Amino acid sequence: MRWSQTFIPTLKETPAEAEILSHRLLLRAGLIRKLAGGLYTFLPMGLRALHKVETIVREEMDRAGALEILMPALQPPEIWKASGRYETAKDVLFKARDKTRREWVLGPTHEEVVTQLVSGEINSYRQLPINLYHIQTKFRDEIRPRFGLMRAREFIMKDAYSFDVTEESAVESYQKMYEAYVRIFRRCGLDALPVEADSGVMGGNHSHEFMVPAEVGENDIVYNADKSYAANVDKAVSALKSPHSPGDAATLPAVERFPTPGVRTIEELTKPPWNVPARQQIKSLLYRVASRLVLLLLTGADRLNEAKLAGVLGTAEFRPAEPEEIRETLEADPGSLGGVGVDQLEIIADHLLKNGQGLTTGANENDWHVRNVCIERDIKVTRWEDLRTVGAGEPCPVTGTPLEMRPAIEVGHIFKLGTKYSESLNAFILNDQGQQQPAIMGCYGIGVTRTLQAIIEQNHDEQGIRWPVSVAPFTVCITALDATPRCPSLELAETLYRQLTERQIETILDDRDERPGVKFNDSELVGFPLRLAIGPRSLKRGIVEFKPRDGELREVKPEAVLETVVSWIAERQAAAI
RNA sequence: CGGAACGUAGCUCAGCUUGGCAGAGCACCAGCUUUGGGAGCUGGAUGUCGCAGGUUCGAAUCCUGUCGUUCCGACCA
Repeated sequence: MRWSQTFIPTLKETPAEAEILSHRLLLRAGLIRKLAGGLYTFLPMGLRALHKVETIVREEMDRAGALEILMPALQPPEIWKASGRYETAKDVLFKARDKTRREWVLGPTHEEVVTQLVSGEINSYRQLPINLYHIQTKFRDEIRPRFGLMRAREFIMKDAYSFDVTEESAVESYQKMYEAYVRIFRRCGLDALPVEADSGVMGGNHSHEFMVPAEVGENDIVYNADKSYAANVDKAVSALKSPHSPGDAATLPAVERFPTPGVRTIEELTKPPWNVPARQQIKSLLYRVASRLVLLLLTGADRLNEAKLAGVLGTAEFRPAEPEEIRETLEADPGSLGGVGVDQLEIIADHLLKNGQGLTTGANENDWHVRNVCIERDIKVTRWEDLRTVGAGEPCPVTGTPLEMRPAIEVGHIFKLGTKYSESLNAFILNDQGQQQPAIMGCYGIGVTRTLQAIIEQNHDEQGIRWPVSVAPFTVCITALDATPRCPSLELAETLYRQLTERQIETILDDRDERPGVKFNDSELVGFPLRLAIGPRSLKRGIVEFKPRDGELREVKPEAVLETVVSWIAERQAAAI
């Protein structure tokens, strides 16, 4: 490809709309342009890179035995009603009406469609296992699209769905996808970490997310030094144990009220004159769950993890109680709440409070707290659960070494789904006993467009993108510093361009009539892995400048360029796999 | 959906406080010059000041509404 013949609208200045680096580079390097919020056009360089990622995904899915199909984006609402997600996912569903006023759904994902397909076509255990995937545009009515391709209204996803007869075979299908994902992200030049994940509203009980550590990540992940334990913070646990042991309640001092004028926070109570450490306080949170109220207790040093709470309650339909609800129920304002003497509410307490004694908590009366609380004796705890968010530095549940926490971008997610969709959409099969049973499903997603942006987020410098060879729009950029027709520099550039192209090496020839500075800057901004610069100065010395985007400049004789490039690429590819 | 900021040339932005000719740099077009790190000179083209309404002799500027964009929270690939 000749630069003068393609379309690479690079920007010298940063577009005002882009906040994070990878988004700015996508725009500045001329890879994408925005149509509207969360909607982007891929320009030639962006599309080439996107296709590279898709190809890697496709090759690894095929290698793992998955079968590529293509399902419609436009879907009948009936299947969404059958699965129940017409209601539960209504906030993200885009809907459209045709000219007869009939309603359609723009698919945010394809469990319903694929399950319906299988229910009609697969009847016997002999036809299983099967794993069907496609790479296709998804639509989600995101409340807040942002960060370019990171969270878009329309994006490209690879989604795969496995169907098995037995639990063991379902685990095998899951494992194959796990391994395929590890290979995919490694080949994309991404440092992606598989972490244990919360399975969320999708249902199911076993899931991993593939996370790319990045400052701009929207998730927090927790892991130990050798990464033998890694989990999403919504799922993570630590080896931190309650410091208390069962005491003899009879010998402990009784609960005592004491005045705390103006104190509304855990923080204030840790200061003089009270000096109560946060761990010795009980944090009391009132939550509205459907029609009832639930009191949640944690130590004052802990943060409630709402994802864990959803698991504990079996629903994501909850919210903190309103101040009026709190006052009606506990007769005090937030900041003065406590569980002592509460017997009309369900009380769920975090494990770290187990056997707690000598604790301090709100008295359910403004400006008063109570101390000497012995939790088993003084509070009617209904259930003990894990409600807290793990903190950095706590001991790893596996190795006991300190845990680290970092933000990360979720590029892939694999679930064991179970039979939720096969039951609601009738994907029943006959097993080898001749009995009907629902297929056991798994689903496996990769945000292809998000992966592309994550690659940029992880591979850039002040000058621009540094594409890994595997996903670069072009591998080699030949920069002709003098592009006057038929001048020696351009002649040599043309020769090298022909040679490289004949060897199937993807090469772009910068033949524009631009000053050298413009060409150097553009090639670095767009980020081609290897640049060959030819100009009167190098020509006079009989060399070509060989400059890897992330390496030192070398001087190579024109006749040796082809072999040098070939072996450099081979080295890079070997290192990447 | 709640909170905040912003909307002026293709891009980045000034002008708005205190109402009075629509601006700069970059990009673009023509010519000359220049040619190893985003050149210089001369000339040129470029606007529904987001939109609608109001106040006013007069509105980019003040007021109201509305739409859009971005950021912070709840969702997720």
